[in-house]
Amino acid sequence: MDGRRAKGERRRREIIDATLRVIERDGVAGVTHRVVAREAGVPTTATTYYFSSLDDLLVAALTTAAEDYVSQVLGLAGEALSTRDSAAALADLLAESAGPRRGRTIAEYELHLLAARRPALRPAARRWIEVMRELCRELFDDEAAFRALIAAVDGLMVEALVADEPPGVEDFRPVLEYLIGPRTRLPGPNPSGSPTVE
Amino acid sequence: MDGRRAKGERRRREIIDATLRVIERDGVAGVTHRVVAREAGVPTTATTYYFSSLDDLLVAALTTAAEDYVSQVLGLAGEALSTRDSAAALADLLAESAGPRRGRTIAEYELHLLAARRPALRPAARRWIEVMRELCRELFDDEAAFRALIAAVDGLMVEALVADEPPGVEDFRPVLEYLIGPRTRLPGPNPSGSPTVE
DNA sequence: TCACTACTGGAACGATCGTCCCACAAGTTT
DNA sequence: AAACTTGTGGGACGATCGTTCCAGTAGTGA
Repeated sequence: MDGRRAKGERRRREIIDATLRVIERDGVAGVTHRVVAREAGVPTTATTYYFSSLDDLLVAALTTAAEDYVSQVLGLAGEALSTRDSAAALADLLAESAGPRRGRTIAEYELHLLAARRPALRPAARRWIEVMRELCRELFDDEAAFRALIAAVDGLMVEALVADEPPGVEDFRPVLEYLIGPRTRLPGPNPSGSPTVE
Repeated sequence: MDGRRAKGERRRREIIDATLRVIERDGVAGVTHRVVAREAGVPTTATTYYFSSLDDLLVAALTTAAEDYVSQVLGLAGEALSTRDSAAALADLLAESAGPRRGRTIAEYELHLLAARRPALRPAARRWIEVMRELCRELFDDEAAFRALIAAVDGLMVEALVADEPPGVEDFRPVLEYLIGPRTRLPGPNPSGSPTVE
């Protein structure tokens, strides 16, 4: 075990965390070596030492953010989705993302858009969609049904971020109930391809 | 009629168009006075003459882009939606946005995210949602139903932009048919809040 | 014709950028 | 202890940034 490497890994992680705070505050555009270094309390050269280029730093930071979010959703929402009403749990998650965690949410969607331009970020960007699929798959018998739900969740968030006032649970819930249905599990085969209730 | 003003307005519009091309190519981060001026074929000071700051230029460019898109959607899609199968028409629109118009679509979603940080952009960002509402409202009797559709359209686009290969019409169509129903107009009152067919 | 306004475009300012260089400290291995 | 690897951090390079200044051109109204 090398004490130097351990300390290095710690510092590397601190730089990534600082980068995420900068993105939350100023957006991806605000990420520079100097700003990140100041935020992390390390000399400017530390960021270039651990990340060969600014692009590498961005990829690392946003990949980490995606992983953090995924594990959080898996922990919290996964539990909530299985024990509570699904639509209500999802509405809570959305309201939380649009309200208290708004800055972080904006940062995460900037990841999505950055991934559209930089292939290196795409696996990380897609991963949260896959996680949502895992979370929601068992709620649906129909492929189109949960693709619609997942897409709608993203769309509702994008919509919420440009609202003057962050929407609340009550704004999300009707749409989610419409997509999921008031009951946790939807009935079986549905030849028409449309959701039904009861 | 002042020939100078007319020429000025023309040049102003050329600068905006050049800005949009730069955004398509390099993203919002790539927009600088010098780059835009070079793209437009005007001296650097022209961009500062017509737009007091770089921020003003961004607001003007992205507002214009939103308006252009809105009028295009109103013209093309409005016609298609009324004369053809709605789901198919929307699927075409999405495939077009994710494929040939991919760069422009990315630019438009960067507008959305920028609007999350800058209130000046929010009206322009919200306008396209309102237009979609106008386009889709008559297809639905239920508020939640078309809110779900509009959100899903956004979500499908965000998802499509991080895919390695642009999805085609056949990828979008099942989801849209699920949300709209195979027929253009849905049946009347629907107490359960879920869409039904026939 | 002449003051006036709208527009043009070159030059330059200070600031900040990404990145490199290199001397040095700290920790590990032999 | 000596030789090494790994991490540290100050300083500086050239480039580019947003923005300002200002002399000059062209079109307009009196």
